[in-house]
Amino acid sequence: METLPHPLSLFVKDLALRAPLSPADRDAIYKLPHTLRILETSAYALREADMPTHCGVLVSGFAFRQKIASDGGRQIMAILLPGDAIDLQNLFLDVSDHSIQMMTRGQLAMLRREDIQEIVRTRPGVRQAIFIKILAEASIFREWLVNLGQRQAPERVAHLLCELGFRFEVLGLAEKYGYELPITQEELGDATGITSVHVNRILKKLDASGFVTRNRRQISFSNWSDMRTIAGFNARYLHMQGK
Amino acid sequence: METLPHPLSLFVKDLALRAPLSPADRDAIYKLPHTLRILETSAYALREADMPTHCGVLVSGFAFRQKIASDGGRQIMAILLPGDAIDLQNLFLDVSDHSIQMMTRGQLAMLRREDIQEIVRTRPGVRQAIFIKILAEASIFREWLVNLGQRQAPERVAHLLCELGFRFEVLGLAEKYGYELPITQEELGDATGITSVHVNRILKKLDASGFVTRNRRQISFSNWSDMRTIAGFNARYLHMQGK
DNA sequence: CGATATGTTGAATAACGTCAAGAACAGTGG
DNA sequence: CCACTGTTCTTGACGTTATTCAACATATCG
Repeated sequence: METLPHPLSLFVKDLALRAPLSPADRDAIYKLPHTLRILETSAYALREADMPTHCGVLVSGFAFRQKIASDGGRQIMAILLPGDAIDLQNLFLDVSDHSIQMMTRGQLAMLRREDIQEIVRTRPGVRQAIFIKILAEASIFREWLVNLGQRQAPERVAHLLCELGFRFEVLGLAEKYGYELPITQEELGDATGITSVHVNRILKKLDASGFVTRNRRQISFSNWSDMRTIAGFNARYLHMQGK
Repeated sequence: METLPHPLSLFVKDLALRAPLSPADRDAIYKLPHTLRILETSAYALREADMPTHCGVLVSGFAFRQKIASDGGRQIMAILLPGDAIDLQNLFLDVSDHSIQMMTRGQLAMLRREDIQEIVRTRPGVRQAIFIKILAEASIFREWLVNLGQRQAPERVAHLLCELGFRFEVLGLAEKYGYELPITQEELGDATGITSVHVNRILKKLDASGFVTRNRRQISFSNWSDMRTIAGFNARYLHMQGK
C-alpha cells in the first residue's frame, strides 16, 4: 500500500530550492490547516479585482496567470506548476490585479492568509524562502519581457520551452531534460504574444528540424543544448542557486 | 534662503502612497545613514551579476532597469523616477539578475542593506509599505507583458506615456496631467520592443493627430482622456489605492 | 566650433497577422 | 463501442505591421 505524498510536498520542495528549510520549518508548513479544491480545466482559481481571503497552492495540474487587454486579447504572464503558490502577493496586496485560470484539471490547497502571515512572522527560514520565491517570480516576469520585446517568434517559443523544461527538471517532474506539457497552441501563443496560427507554423519547423517532438497535445524536447542555444536561455533569472 | 528637501523625501512620499507611514516611521527612514553618489548619463548604478551591499534610492534624475538579450538587443523593463529604490529585491536575493543604467544625470542615495533590513524588521508600517512597493513593481512588469504581447506599437507607446504621466502626477512631478521626460526614441523603443525608426514614425503620427507634443527630447501630452482611450490604460495595476 | 549622438525620411524586405476551410482530435451521451 | 459535437490543429492565400538599410538633417556636448 503506497502512501500518498503530502499535498504541500512540492510547495516545500520548491521553497527549499530558494533557501534552506529546517525540518521544523517543513513541519510547520505541513501542519498548516488547508482544504483541497478540485478545479476543472478553464476554471478560475482567482479573478482580477477579487479580494482573496485565502492563499492557494497548486497541488496537481497546471494553471496560468493572465490578463485581458482592452481589445480582448489575452496575455498569459506566467505558467504555474504543481507546488507553485498562486497568490502569495495577496499577503500584502488586497485586490488582485490579474486572474488565475486552470490550464488542466487540478487540485488547489487553500491556506488561510493569516496562517501564512503567522508562519512568515515566526519562522525566519520560511520567511526567507517565501520572499525569495516572490522575488524570483518577479525576475521571471522581467525575463519574459526580454522574451516578448527582443526575441523573434521561434526563439520566444524555444525560450518558454526551456524555462518549463528546467522548472520541471528541478521539481523532479521530468526525467532527463525532456518534459511534456499539455498546452494548446493558442495558450502558447498567448504566452509569447503571437497568434496560434503562427505558433503552429513555428512548431512545425522546430519539429521538422528535430528540435522538438509533438504527440497530440504533448510537446517535448530532448536536446537541451540545442534548445538552449536557439533560445539564448540562461537559467540565472530563475534564482535556483546553481541547480 | 530656501531649505532643500531631504534626499529621501520622494522615497517616503512614494512609500506613503502604498501604506500609511506614521511620523515615527518617516523619521526612522530620514535618519537612515546614507551617502550620495552623482551618476552621469549612461552610468551603471548596478550591473547584472553584481552582489550589491547597499540599496540605492534615486534622489534626482531618471534611470531604467535593463537586460541585454543574447542577440545584443536591449530590453528596458522599468523606468525609475526620483524616489524609486533600485534594488529592494536584493534585500533577499544576493545576485542581481539585471542592470540599472542612468537615463539622465542624477543622484543616488546609498543605504546600507542591514539598515533597511533592520527598519523592515522593527517597523511594521515601513515593512508593509516596502513589501507593497516591491509587489506593485511586479504588477507593473505584468502590465508591461500585456503591453508587449497584446498591443500594437502605437498603443504600446501611448500606454507607456500614460503610466509615466500618472506616476509623475502622484509624485507631484507634473502639473496637471502633462509631463516631460527626457527620453530618446531609442530608449522608448527598447522599452516597448520596437525599433527606434518605428518609434519615430509613431510619434510623428501621434503628434500630427494632436495627441502628443514634442519639443527637443521632451515628450508630453495634455489630453489625458484621449491618451487613456488610445492606450487602454487602467491605473489599477499601479496599486496606488484610488490615487 | 567640430564631433558624436539622435532624429527623420524613403524604399525594399521580412515577420507576423487575418481569414477561411478542412482535418484531426477530445469529450459527450446513447 | 459508436456517432455526434465542439475544440484544436493545419494549411494556403493574402494583407498589414514592423524591420532593415541607408542617407541626410538636426541636436547636443565638449
